[in-house]
Amino acid sequence: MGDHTAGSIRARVRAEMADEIKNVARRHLAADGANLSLRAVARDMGLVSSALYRYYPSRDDLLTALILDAYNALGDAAERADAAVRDRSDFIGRWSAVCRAIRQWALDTPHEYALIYGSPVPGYLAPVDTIVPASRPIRQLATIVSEADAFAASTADRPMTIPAPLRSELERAAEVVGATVRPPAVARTMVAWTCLFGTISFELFGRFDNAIDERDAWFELQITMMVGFLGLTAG
Amino acid sequence: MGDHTAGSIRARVRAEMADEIKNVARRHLAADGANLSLRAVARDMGLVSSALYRYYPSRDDLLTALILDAYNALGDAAERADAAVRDRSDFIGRWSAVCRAIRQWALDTPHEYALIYGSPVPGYLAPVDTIVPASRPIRQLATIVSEADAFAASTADRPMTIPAPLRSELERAAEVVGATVRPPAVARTMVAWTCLFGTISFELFGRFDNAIDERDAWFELQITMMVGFLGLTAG
DNA sequence: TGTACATCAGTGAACGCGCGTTCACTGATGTAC
DNA sequence: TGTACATCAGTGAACGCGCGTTCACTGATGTAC
Repeated sequence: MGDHTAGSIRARVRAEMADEIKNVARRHLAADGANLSLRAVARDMGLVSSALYRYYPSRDDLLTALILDAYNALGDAAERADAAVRDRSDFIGRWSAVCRAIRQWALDTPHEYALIYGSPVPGYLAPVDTIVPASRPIRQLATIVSEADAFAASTADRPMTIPAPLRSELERAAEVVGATVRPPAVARTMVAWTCLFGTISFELFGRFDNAIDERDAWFELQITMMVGFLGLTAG
Repeated sequence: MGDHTAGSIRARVRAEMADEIKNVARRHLAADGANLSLRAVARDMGLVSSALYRYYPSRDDLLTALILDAYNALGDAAERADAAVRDRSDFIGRWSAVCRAIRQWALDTPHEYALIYGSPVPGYLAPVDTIVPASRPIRQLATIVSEADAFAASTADRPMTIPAPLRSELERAAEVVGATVRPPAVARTMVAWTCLFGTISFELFGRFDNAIDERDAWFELQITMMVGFLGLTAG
């Protein structure tokens, strides 16, 4: 290769190495939860532990990289699922697709899910640049409800008694997420969101064990109930 | 004291010591999450670490004791809250009281909540005798819906399309929990339960930070929405 | 094209720390005669 | 009531392990003239 690409070769190898470290670290998350050990990762890669410091200045930085990746992977999955629904006014279909995609991502990569939605890692403080990626799933859900309301294809916005301070917080939250929707619809969307992540956590963390084996059927039923709760229509 | 109580004095001191160990361990949970360190607990008590082995055969046994206590404390809180409602046919009041009690317990002892409802502790397997205590809150909620249905004070039982295998699982779940309620009501109760713990987890694990500061008002609103979802009445 | 130099990935030893668990022991407290 | 013995809480040292991070280093790869 020519001189002008020489630097970028080194840079590419470096980037691949940084990625590979994350991949191995992800496998370790699966085994040990969030007690991620740099030394174990290095061992698995046939490296000496101090070599990792060429790529990540500390364990927390590696954790942050994994958390960011996880948020973005989940956000991508949610957005892709919505975008794949041809009929944009099929709000039930869009809502369901996003819910299924989020659950599927969680089932496929349970330890990354636990990393971002499980109990906080003791001593670890999430940096500010996780805030935006972290909001992508709720943003996607809110968008759907917002569009449904604009099409009068939802009853989520029907009046509700909400104390003034909370009402204005809900209004602000809708703005932040870019949804044009009034407080009652924000409230219902948040309940549905809570419910979605509640049920996924329960499923993953074993709370349905010895009770519900029909996990897929249960999830579909729950979607149906939430769609009813939001009053979405299929357009 | 007389001879006949001598043995029981030793036994009592022993029991108090075992309790004190749990208390100190609970304080440590607050600082380090589920990474509970026996040595740190012993240090805090002015003991040598091996002394703890007089009381708990291993770290996992101590964890189990803490988990059992947490489940039972939460179960007690839920049952007490329900029992304190004078008008037994005020099903909205009873449901709300139980929800509030559960949340309050979680806010008061967030690390015990995380211990039982957070991500599973890696390498720790909950023994079977946690199953019954763990089911006490949902049991209490199911009882209320069940009684409300018996009084025709709920619409949770209105028909719903449920695939046969899931339907029979829901029937069995209701039996296990001692509730006499048909699958649609079981399904709605489970959704409300999911939602309750979902929102508490979100609140505790920081998912509402920079979005909802009016936590109490939000929780009350959520109760109202869930009561509507279950179609409970105030009798 | 060939040589001198700079960059930088990876090494290996070390620091200082913490952990769960075991084991032979000391010494106080309770028990039996 | 007084003595001999058993119980058992707590000690202290040790085993063997793992961890994150630092630092001076080697040696290969790329860069500049």
